[in-house]
Amino acid sequence: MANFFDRVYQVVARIPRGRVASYGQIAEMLGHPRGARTVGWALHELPQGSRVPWHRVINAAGRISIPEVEEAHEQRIRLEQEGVVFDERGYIDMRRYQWRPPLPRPAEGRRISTPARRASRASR
DNA sequence: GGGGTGACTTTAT
DNA sequence: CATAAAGCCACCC
Repeated sequence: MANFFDRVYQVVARIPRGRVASYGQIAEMLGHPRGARTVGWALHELPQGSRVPWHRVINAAGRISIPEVEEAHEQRIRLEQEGVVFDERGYIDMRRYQWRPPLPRPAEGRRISTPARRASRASR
C-alpha cells in the first residue's frame, strides 16, 4: 500500500490550475484530520522538477507557508501565473480559490431528491 | 522502537 | 490582524 507521502502527492496532483488547498484540507481528505504538518513535510521532500503542483498548497489562513524566501517567491509567482490574486498583505481569498473536489458518485440505486428535481417531475 | 523534526492548525491574548 | 503556545503525526535513524 502506498505510504502517506505518496497519497499526499496523489491528492495534490488533482488540484486544478488556479485553485488552492490547505495542508489541513489535504490531510483531512486522506483521513488524517490532524496530519497537516506531515502533509507539509511530504511536499518539502518533493524532488526538484517534480510534476506535483506543490505550489497549490498553502496554509489555512490563506498565506504562503514556506520559510525559504526564494521558494516562497516562486510559489507566489506560479500562483499568480495561474490567475490567483494576492492582496497587499500577502493573503489569498480562500473563499474564492479554495479547491472543492467533486464528491464521489452516490452509490448505484440511490437517488438524491432535490426541490428542483421534484418540481421537474411534477410538471411532466 | 523511542525521540527528533517540521512548507500546520487552533486557541488565547 | 499578529504572535505564542500547545497539540499533532508520518518518517527516519
